[in-house]
Amino acid sequence: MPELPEVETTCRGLSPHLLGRRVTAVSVRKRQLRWPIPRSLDTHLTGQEILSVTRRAKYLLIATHAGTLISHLGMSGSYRMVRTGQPVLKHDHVDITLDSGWVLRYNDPRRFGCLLWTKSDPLQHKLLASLGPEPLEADFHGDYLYRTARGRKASVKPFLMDAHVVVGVGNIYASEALHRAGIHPRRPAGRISLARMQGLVQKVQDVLSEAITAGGTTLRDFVREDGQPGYFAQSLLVYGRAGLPCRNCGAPIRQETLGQRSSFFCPVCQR
DNA sequence: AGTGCGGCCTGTCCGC
DNA sequence: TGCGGACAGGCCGCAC
Repeated sequence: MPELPEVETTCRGLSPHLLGRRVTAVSVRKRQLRWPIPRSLDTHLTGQEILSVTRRAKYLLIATHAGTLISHLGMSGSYRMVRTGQPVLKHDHVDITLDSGWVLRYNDPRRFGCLLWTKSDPLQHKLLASLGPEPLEADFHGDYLYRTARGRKASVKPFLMDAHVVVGVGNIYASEALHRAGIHPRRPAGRISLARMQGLVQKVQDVLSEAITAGGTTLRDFVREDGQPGYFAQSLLVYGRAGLPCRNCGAPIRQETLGQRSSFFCPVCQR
């Protein structure tokens, strides 16, 4: 399931294939994703030159003079570059054909992803306008997280996963960062000291950076743009390890549902 | 304003 | 072996 490292990896991988290329055709086989793919995407993207490929939170932004394609991979979405005429596989919903003879192909079994089109500044789009800071940029720091948490009674894990607080920290990396920081996922966000928040920020940045370096986590069905799976999953310390010994202290890792998400933690190391 | 939950959707896994 | 059902998961949008 694509988290921020996967989207970053996708962005970096796609960029050299797309930059400066012109879109010669847009073919939509299945329009019904999280939201229907608007017809305006087909009509306005076709013929356009791709000016930039960037990421904001887990959204991929492909910009042209006419507007910007805003895409989210949801749970199971992936982009890959294929040659024109390559056989269409199950769940290959969209083809964006380029003048290079390559096709940017979107595949999404669970269809929680989206492809949207905006003519104006994508950062002002409803979905992007009120997002929190990027986790790996300078405005995400201990002071910020501490201040934002004042008065919050919610558990720190859902707090950390709230995109209005900080973007790009999904279920896997929230569990991992909290374990590294020694903070119990159920601890109220407003009851964590500044020093521990500073530690937490550092661990969030560590775990995300490491995952980006490794090329993104693959749990089930994420495939990088070149078709090679990422390999960060092997270094997860708690996620998916219910009942297995904590790699730090040996106590069995607990799995509990928190905010409708399964959470993994060590009851001894995390307080 | 903050919090919690329903719903979207399919592949995988488990038990019978 | 085949089948049904539970489960997972990002995140919007709604209700309180």
